[in-house]
Parts: sequence; structure tokens; C-alpha cells
Amino acid sequence: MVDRIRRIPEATVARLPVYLRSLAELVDEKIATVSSERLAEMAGVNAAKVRKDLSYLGSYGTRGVGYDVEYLLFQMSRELGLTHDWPVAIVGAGNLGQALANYGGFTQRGFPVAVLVDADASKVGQIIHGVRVHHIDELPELSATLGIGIGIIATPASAAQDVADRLVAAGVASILNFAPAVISVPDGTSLRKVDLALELQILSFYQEHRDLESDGAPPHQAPLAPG
Amino acid sequence: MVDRIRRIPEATVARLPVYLRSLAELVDEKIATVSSERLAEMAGVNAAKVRKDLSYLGSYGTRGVGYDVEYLLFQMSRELGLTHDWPVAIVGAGNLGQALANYGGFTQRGFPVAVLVDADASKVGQIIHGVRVHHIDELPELSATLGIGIGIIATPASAAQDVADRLVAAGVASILNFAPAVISVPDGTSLRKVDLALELQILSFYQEHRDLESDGAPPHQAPLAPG
DNA sequence: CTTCGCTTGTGATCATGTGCACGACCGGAG
DNA sequence: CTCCGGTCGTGCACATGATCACAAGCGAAG
Ligand SMILES: NC(=O)c1ccc[n+]([C@@H]2O[C@H](COP(=O)([O-])OP(=O)(O)OC[C@H]3O[C@@H](n4cnc5c(N)ncnc54)[C@H](O)[C@@H]3O)[C@@H](O)[C@H]2O)c1
Ligand SMILES: NC(=O)c1ccc[n+]([C@@H]2O[C@H](COP(=O)([O-])OP(=O)(O)OC[C@H]3O[C@@H](n4cnc5c(N)ncnc54)[C@H](O)[C@@H]3O)[C@@H](O)[C@H]2O)c1
Repeated sequence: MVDRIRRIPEATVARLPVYLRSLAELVDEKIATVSSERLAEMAGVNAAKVRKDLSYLGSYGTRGVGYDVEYLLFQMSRELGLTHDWPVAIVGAGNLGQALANYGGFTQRGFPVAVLVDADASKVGQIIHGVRVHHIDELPELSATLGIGIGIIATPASAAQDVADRLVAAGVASILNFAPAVISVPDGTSLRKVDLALELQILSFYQEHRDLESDGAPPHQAPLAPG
Repeated sequence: MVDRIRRIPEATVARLPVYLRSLAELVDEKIATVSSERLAEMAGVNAAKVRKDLSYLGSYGTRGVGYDVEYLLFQMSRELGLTHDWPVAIVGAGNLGQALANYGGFTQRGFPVAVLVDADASKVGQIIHGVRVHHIDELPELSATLGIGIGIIATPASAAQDVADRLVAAGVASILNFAPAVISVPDGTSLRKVDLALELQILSFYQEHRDLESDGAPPHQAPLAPG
């Protein structure tokens, strides 16, 4: 493969974290090498796809043997940018924002919650899971000081676009949106969304259609989104 | 279009809830008709895609005029199976499970939390947001009695597969998994996942690559996933 | 009744993603 | 040194999805 001409397809990027998790499990089990077949089973995809996906990272496998688990884990972490932490800012210290702040899993995976911000003065000053709530007007300084890389929107939908604009203005170029609203960001900013109601409605669709006709509505394994 | 030969593409199904939300906003604003262009802008997609997506539902538009908002909303709700409620069971009454139960948005959109179940005896009997926590062994009866249509997994990853198996055994054919684990379900069962750490890692990838090279890494608007 | 501007519905084309099949290559055995 | 079982890397064909472009059809105006 010609080095550096590889632009990794979006669909592949979305699967890398799944492989990463599988590799982490293998490390825990002290397994040194793994075949594409085994990895495919763990990740819930097919083996050819695993090989093609991994080939975008480089030729890290050994024919007849498989992949060295630790080496592949390292290379993948590097590619995903997980060799350093990404401090996160959560906007909206309500029900959801607090639950996320209380969850230890993010810090553990390299995404420490560095700060919470809210527009409601009565929330400012509260300490949640060791993190102080600041006023949203302080976002630009906080962002610079703490090196915020990712912003999470956990406000009502009506405020989501405004919050996104503020995050972008504060230099945050990666946003994860939990509010059920379509928001737009300038080029050069990444935006992903998590919409629980939408997921339930999709499930509703397939369920309803299974119930109606007893035909072969495709058993629906979630694709990732490039999504 | 030949009626009933329409099998709606997965990518389209994943966008229908977004159109639905847009239509609901238009109803609130008392707007009677809408063009594909306007709807596209609200949903954050392009107009041709809107028209093609809607055409799978049938020919509900009027050339030269647009779509009747209320009529389209009704047809879409029907197609998505939202003309009736889908009682939900949340498995795992921990941090996340409780936050979800406390969130009113689901009931409002037709997905009432009918029951919480947990394996931890000390949680059983608690009332959260008016919903009682039951032991997971009671799942089969609860499912039948309450007419559970969708199960939400909010347990640690290690328990996710077991919980999924129990849900399937209890007759729940649609599952939304929040645990960071790959789980498998039999044909005829729908499975979708929401993995926050995975979303953050994807953002990390694009951010890192923007930082490294200053090239045109595609501004990344989340696709849905059938994700 | 005819014309005209507007918007839908859809065939055609292009882009992306998936899966198969097989040659390339490795390491160990004889 | 040669052979051989095993696994990777990838070219190719197919499936799905996105986008374009335009004829068809509607409603209003004259
Ligand atoms: N709670 C859940 O389980 C859940 C589940 C799915 C989706 N959501 C979505 O997540 C979002 C938050 O939900 P929630 O339950 O935490 O709501 P919430 O009302 O409890 O909290 C919202 C917080 O945002 C703050 N806020 C409002 N406007 C703001 C602004 N302009 N700038 C900064 N902060 C602002 C409010 O002060 C409040 O603290 C909503 O969009 C909701 O639809 C929540
Ligand atoms: N809390 C968050 O914000 C958050 C965010 C992202 C992902 N998650 C994921 O969601 C899941 C739950 O997170 P949490 O913070 O609520 O954890 P938690 O430990 O607070 O709650 C887990 C609950 O599941 C119950 N449980 C364990 N095994 C069970 C079984 N076999 N059957 C039924 N119930 C069982 C436990 O008794 C506990 O009440 C985890 O997989 C976590 O990674 C949580």
C-alpha cells in the first residue's frame, strides 16, 4: 500500500472503536495474537471487512499467523488519536448532563469531564462528581485554559443551536449533540448526534412492520453511523 | 408507484423520525403546507433526498404546491408505528437507567417507561419517577402483562448478552443497548446500540487528523446509523 | 381554455460500502 | 531445501445510498 494516500472511509472509522474494545479484551485475557476471523466474531462483523478495515491502517498483520494484539492496539489508538486525553466540556447541567458527569467510563477511556457549564445562575458553583459548574459566558476562557477538545450539548433542543455556536466560537471543533434538534456547524467542525427518541422510533418501525406482515423484514443490526 | 412493493431502505427509515420532528414543529407554527426544500432545510439534508424518501411512503405531495403538513405527519406516524404507545422496559436501575426513567421525553413521544428491572435485590421495590423496580426474574410475566414492546439495556457490559437473551426469551423483539458490548440476537429481533464512548472516539479521530494535516478532512455530519 | 410558474416524483448516474475469491506470503515440518 | 496448512491483503463484482436533472402535473391568472 502506498503510504499516506490512505484516506480512511467513514464506515471504517466508525468500526475502529469496536475493534479497539475487542483488542482491549484480548489484552486482558493475555492473548498475544488474533486472526481476522476471531476479531470479526468479537466485533460482530465479517472477517473480510475486518481485514479490509485494518489494511487502511497499514499492513500490520502476518500472513499465516494473524495480528499481534498489543501492536495493533497501539497503532489503532494512535490512529484514533487516543494516545492523549481529550478534555470534554458538558453544556447543560440538568438531568442528563449530571448523569454523564457522574459516569466514570469517559475519564477511563481518555475523555475526562473537565468542566460543566450552564446558563442557569442557580446551577453555577455546584460541584458534580468533583467538577464545578461554570456560567456559559466563561466558555471561551475555560476552553482555552483547560484545552477543551470536545463539547457535549445536553441542553433543551431550543438552546442547542445557540450552544453549538458558542462552542464553535470558543474554539471547540468537535461536538456531540444529545438534544433532539438539527443543528449546523461550519466546515471544519465535526458534529455527531445521539438521539434516543429517534432510536426508539426506528425500532418501532421495524417492530410494527414485523407485526403487520409476517414477511422477512430484515433483522436489524444497528449500523454505526457514520452514524 | 406500485403499491406495496415498496420496501423502505434502511437509510430512509433512519431519517423519517427527523422529518417527523420537523413536521411537528410546522404544525406548532400553524403552517399548512411545506415544500421539500423547506423540509430539507429543517431536517439538515438535501431536497432531492427528502422527495425520494417521502415517495417511499406514497405520493402524498402535490406538484406545484408541496406537502400537506398534517396529512404527511399522519401518514408518517402510521408508517413508523407511532399511532399507539410502545411500553418500554429498562433493564438496570443504576445511574443511567434511573436518568432515563426520570426523563419525561420518552413518554411524551409514545414510549412510556412501564417498568424497571434489576438483578440487585436492594434496588427492587424502589419507586423511580413513579415506576417500580422489579426483579429481572419477573421479566416474562411483566412483559406479557404490560405489553412491553421495547427493552433498554442499561447494565454493565458484562451482563449485556445475558440480559438480551432474557429479553428475547420474554418475547421482547426490539432492543436498545447502552452497554459498550457487542451482543447478538436471533433473527426477527431488532437491535440498535448507543455507545457514547464510541462516538467520542470517532470525534477524536477526525479532530486528530484535522490537527495533524491541515487538509480537507471532511466536516463530519453524523449520518444516522442505521446507527 | 390556455398559459405559465412552481414543485413533485423518478430514471439515470455516480459514490460509497460490502463480500467473495484468490494470490501472496509466513512459519513450521520433513 | 521443499512442501504445506494457514492467514493476510486486495482486486473485482455486487448492493446500497446519494445526487442530479427533468418531464409530469397542479393551480392560479388571464
Ligand atoms: N435526561 C435524559 O435521559 C435524556 C434522554 C434523551 C435526551 N435528552 C435530551 O437531553 C437534553 C437535556 O435533557 P435534560 O433532561 O438534562 O434536561 P434538563 O432540563 O434537566 O437540563 C437542561 C439544562 O440545560 C440548561 N440550559 C438551558 N438553556 C441553556 C443554554 N442556552 N446554555 C446553557 N445551558 C442551558 C438548563 O439550565 C438545565 O440545567 C434535552 O434536549 C433532552 O431532550 C435527555
Ligand atoms: N451512566 C452513564 O452516563 C453512561 C454513559 C454511557 C454508557 N453507560 C453504560 O450504561 C451501562 C449502565 O451504566 P450505569 O452508570 O447505569 O451503571 P450502574 O452500575 O450505575 O448500573 C448498572 C445497574 O445494572 C444492574 N445489573 C447488573 N447486572 C445485571 C443483570 N444481570 N441484570 C439486571 N440488572 C443488572 C446493577 O444492579 C445496577 O443497578 C453501562 O454499561 C455503562 O457503560 C452509562
